[in-house]
Amino acid sequence: MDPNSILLSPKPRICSYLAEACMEGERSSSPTELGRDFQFPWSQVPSPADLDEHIQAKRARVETIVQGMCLSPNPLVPGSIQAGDTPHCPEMARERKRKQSLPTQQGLLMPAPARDQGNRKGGPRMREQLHLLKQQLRHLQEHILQAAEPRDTAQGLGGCGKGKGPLSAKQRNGCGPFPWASSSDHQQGSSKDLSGAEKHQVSEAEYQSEEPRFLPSGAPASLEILRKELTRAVSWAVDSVLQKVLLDPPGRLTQLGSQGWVPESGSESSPPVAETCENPLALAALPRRVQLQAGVPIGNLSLAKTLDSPGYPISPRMIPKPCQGPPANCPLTAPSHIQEDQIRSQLLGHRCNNGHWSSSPSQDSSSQRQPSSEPALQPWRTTKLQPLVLSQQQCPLPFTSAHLESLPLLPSVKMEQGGLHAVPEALPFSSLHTQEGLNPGHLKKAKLMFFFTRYPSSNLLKAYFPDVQFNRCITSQMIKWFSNFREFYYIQMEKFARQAISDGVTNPKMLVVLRNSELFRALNMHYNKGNDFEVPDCFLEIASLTLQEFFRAVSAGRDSDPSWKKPIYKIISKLDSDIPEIFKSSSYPQ
DNA sequence: CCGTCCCCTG
DNA sequence: CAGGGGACGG
Repeated sequence: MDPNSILLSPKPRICSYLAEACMEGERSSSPTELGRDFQFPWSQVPSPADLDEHIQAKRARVETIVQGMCLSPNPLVPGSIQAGDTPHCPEMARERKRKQSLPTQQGLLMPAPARDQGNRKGGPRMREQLHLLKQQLRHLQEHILQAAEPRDTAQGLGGCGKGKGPLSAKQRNGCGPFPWASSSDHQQGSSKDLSGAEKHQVSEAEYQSEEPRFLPSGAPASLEILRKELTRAVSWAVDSVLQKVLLDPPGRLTQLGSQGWVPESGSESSPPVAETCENPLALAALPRRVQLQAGVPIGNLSLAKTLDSPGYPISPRMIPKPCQGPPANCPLTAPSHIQEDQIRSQLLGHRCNNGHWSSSPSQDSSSQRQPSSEPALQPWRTTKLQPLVLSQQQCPLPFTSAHLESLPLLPSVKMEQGGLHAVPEALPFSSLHTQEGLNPGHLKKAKLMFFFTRYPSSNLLKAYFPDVQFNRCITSQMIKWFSNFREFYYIQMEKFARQAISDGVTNPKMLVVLRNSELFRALNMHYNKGNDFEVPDCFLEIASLTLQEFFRAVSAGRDSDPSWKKPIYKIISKLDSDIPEIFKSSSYPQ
């Protein structure tokens, strides 16, 4: 198989993952960074002349890194697996009564079954990809080791080959409850991840090692960080290949087709349908699959122009190149510049589509179709205010500048922006890419995710917060967030349902949450304060249904039962939607 | 008994 | 939004 075919895969396949990669590339490719004469370790076999003094210092560290990487049974972040790695967590006191069964799995951010499944699906093709990847890895290691010392080469290669297995699970998607639901659009074209991520990661390692004077020589903490960076780069590479191979369109479609899922689940082939909205009451009876896909707006507009907007500066150099100057037999040889541009334009063209900021026909029509299809519908508590949504025609940047400022930078961003000066100082004190705690950005993201899922599982959260190093404390904190979100949500629902009753409404079908309604405003204010995210239609549908359920329960006097809300919770809990793939980016919604 | 969720409180 | 107590299902 020609590996290049992946890179050159037909345009429609390139979407969110490439968008992610693009954003990664942007983050990692600040002009200052790329302005340096950086080269990949494998891009040039070091000549003896290169091995001068400053390399000597570097070589020792790199060697240690590679050794550590190869010898470590779990290449993941060191110390990430210990159950008690959050001593400051207040919940630990309560934790003592719980069984310590989870920690062993903490390192694997992906359920084992999913990986197994992937292996089966991949077949020979995946194996080949893995093989090629190993080759690439070997080249990298060889060059590093050549620059350092040749003695541990054999050992290192063996160890590293095994180590990447578990790692690959981390970044991969497919954890969702309906992995087959995503259109091929969402699954393809991650090839850029490879180069982008590697460039990104490796360059960091390079810079770190180029500033040895700030590092205590041989400081274990620093070396751990460096090792982690290298490991991550490798894992990203593996992930990219796995993703491409596992989600191979023909194979997948065939398989799905035999299961009969294609027509309903393919968001690409079947645009969001409005029918499910016409009778909100019918939602509960519909299969979850159908409702959700129907509700999730899939932007189809090509808004490529937004890509050139100032907020996302993209220079040709910033586009991740699959393997820059690799050995001749590198399996992922860089495409020509033409191909690169092609990919880039595709990337850009899709950038808006999954963010829900773009103008979407289904959404524009949704707020109007309901009244027309059922004139009796009463947008509950409509106010004179126009919908709070931004003027969608302009396809604004995902977040306003004000919002960008308010969001704390994720660690990885901090590191890159900090450049050479900040990095050495920060190294010993913080883990840089896996967040130990949750920051306001995570909270913001969680709130947006609430529009799609009210009852996320811990596995789902892990899949959508790849930059968070989950432990029981973090997990329960995030679960608690959603519990709080629900609390507010249900309180609002009950409030407005009672208000409707007192206003004389008798038909629950008249209660529909529209974008210009008071209820929507309240919800939007809570979960989407900056109003920089376009609330998906599916959420409005769920909200309408919830409102109606509360209305009926109160109308029927069921609220005298102390647990009268429980049945409602049960219904709503089954209506979680699939979260857009873009949310899996650790940098999202930045 | 454990984990989860709800509810109340600050 | 976090803490903590209580109820509930497996």
